[in-house]
Amino acid sequence: MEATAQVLERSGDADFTTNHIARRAGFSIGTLYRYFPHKKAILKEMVEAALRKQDARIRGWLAQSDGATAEELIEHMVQHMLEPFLSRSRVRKSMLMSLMHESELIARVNAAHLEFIRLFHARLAEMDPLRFRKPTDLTCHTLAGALLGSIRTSLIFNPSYLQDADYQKELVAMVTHFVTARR
Amino acid sequence: MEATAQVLERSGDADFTTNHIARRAGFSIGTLYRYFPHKKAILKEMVEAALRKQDARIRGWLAQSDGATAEELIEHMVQHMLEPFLSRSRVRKSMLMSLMHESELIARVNAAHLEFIRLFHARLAEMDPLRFRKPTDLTCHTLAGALLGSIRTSLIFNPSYLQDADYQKELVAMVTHFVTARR
Amino acid sequence: MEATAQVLERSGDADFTTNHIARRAGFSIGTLYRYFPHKKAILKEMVEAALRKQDARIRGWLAQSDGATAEELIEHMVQHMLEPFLSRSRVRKSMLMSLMHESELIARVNAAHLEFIRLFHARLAEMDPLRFRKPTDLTCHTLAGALLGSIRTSLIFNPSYLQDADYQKELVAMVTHFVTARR
Amino acid sequence: MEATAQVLERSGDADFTTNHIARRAGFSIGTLYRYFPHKKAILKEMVEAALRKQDARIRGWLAQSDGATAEELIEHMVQHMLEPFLSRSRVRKSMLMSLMHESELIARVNAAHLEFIRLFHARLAEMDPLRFRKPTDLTCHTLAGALLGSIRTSLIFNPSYLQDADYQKELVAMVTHFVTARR
DNA sequence: AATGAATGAGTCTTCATTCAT
DNA sequence: TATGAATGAAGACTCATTCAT
Repeated sequence: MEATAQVLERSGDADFTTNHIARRAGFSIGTLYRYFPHKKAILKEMVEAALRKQDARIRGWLAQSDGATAEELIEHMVQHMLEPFLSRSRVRKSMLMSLMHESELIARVNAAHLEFIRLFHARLAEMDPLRFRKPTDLTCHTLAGALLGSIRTSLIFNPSYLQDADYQKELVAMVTHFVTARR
Repeated sequence: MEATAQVLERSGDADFTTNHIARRAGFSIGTLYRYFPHKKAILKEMVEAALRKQDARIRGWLAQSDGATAEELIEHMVQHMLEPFLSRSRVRKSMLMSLMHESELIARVNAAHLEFIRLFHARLAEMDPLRFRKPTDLTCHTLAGALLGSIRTSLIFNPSYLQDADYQKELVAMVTHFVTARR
Repeated sequence: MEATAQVLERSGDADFTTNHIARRAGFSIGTLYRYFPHKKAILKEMVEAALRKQDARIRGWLAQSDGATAEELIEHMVQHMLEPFLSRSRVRKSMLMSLMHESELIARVNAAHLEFIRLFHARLAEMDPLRFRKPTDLTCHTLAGALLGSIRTSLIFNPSYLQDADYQKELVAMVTHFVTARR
Repeated sequence: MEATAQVLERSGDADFTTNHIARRAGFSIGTLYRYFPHKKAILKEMVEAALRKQDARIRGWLAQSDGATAEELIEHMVQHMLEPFLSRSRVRKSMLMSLMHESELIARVNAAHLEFIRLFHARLAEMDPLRFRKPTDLTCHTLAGALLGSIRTSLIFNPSYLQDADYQKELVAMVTHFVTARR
């Protein structure tokens, strides 16, 4: 896993071949296949690991955030969506690109993100039904697409933005706009 | 060009091979290489054609929209960003996926979209500097990422949304939020 | 086809690999795949070609053998079963061995041989129902297995037998015994 | 040995890999290689064991069959040739197929069978030189090929025949025909 | 003596690209 | 100018065999 990350980090998705991964990781191609049945499984495992981690963090925070204000909640939502991309951004970028071949995986990731958004949105709506609108498929889908879309674009073209406080404020404002009830 | 579109439309990313394209176009692979030096050049030409068209349309509208209100302007901005994806969505989806391998192309597309957004945003700021904020790199980048990101996600997972009035309203509201001056 | 035969003739079934076949045949691996979709298809085509040829010869002879005696008929049956193995016996031997991996092909060949035997046996039974017994599945199967089994064994261990008049007489006697009515 | 048989029985030729065999046998691949220098050696040992068993049985019977009639002798010859295929026919079939790659082994088996046939034939010729002809290389080779060929074909395509009394009668008749002196 | 992780040569197959006709 | 047969580098994956522990 770590080795694959390094391969993606160094060579990008162009050299994301089984032989390269193995060689760069310092073991043989045969060994790689002791641990992963397919090339796809390598990518899948990286994706699943990242999602598991993110999922744990998000649910963990939600569980112990009873006193949090809506503002804090939203800030954390953005924080949690950004977080996987803050470190190792080259790896994330390559994963993103490699993902495009595997529609199942890309769907998997999308579904996970959608679910994260849904959780947050529902939580806000519960907190203050007057201030926040009820989450719908359309709302969540649009928000998820916009939030992750912007993050993705930053990852690829302006990775430095991801750490930028102003950028994060823009995202927070956008999310706030999305979840706020229309008058 | 048309043949390539048909190949992408029918077989998707999978059969996007030079031989397939040539055969579908009714000429030989050799002839294909008289007109395009690379496979990549085919994709690039499709992308450029689409961007040229979109560019012409956007500049055309901007040029003759002197009397338009800000609301109309924003609605048109969303309309113009959506438009290339409304027809032949399978082709667009496949192009999107094929694009991911060609970072130059993806950068080209992104730059074009960024420029479109910048044009619109500048126009709005000119119209009513109090109501709309001044476009900055950060602003435009974030908006472009969010808008196109949501559209891309819809294209892939909910193509029907693209035609949905409520979805379009969400986008318009989002863009409005983005361009509006913070108090 | 001819090239494949040569590969089998020279290297035996050990080097029956796509790369070897192509290289030995003097063209590239890519060219090989222009003509055959699978490795298996190469073998299949060789087998089918051989069976087609044998089938044509057998049916041809049967069609114009109205005046023939039973003895002549039997001699010809043996002749026709032997004939594919008389020339290029190394190729035949390698084909036989390569065949073992492809149970479909081996079944195909067996079925064809069974059918040849059935045709002959039926013809004899028609000619002289008293002297010859009626062909049954069991009879034909046993005869086919014995006749081809002996030929195969000779091909592998005593190819010179195949041309030997005494050997052929043994086969003729065996076949005669099989088709003759039990008293 | 037993494990190998089980692997062949369950998975057939396809999973006949050293790792599979070792795992099924309950020890490690390394241990397997302590006992067998090659994969081929495993197959060879299975073959040799089967031949030893058959050899013992045949010589045993011959040694204590002084009072037997020619008919009994022939029947037993057929019985003894059939016997290894009556149980575990899937194993035998797989062995047969795996054997095809190892010309040495296949030659070994053939030689053994030839020798069995020679023994029997010689015994008959001794018993009644007028009724039975003298065994020659040609005779024995042809008979061995025919007998085993038919059995092999049955094993692969009609395993039920192997137990069928009529089928066995056919074989007995065939053998009788072969050994009987030509008038 | 037993283990099993590691090895890597070798297999089939794809597809962008070239070039003689 | 058009053709399409030919090319071959490169990729995913298998499995007999080795060797440090």
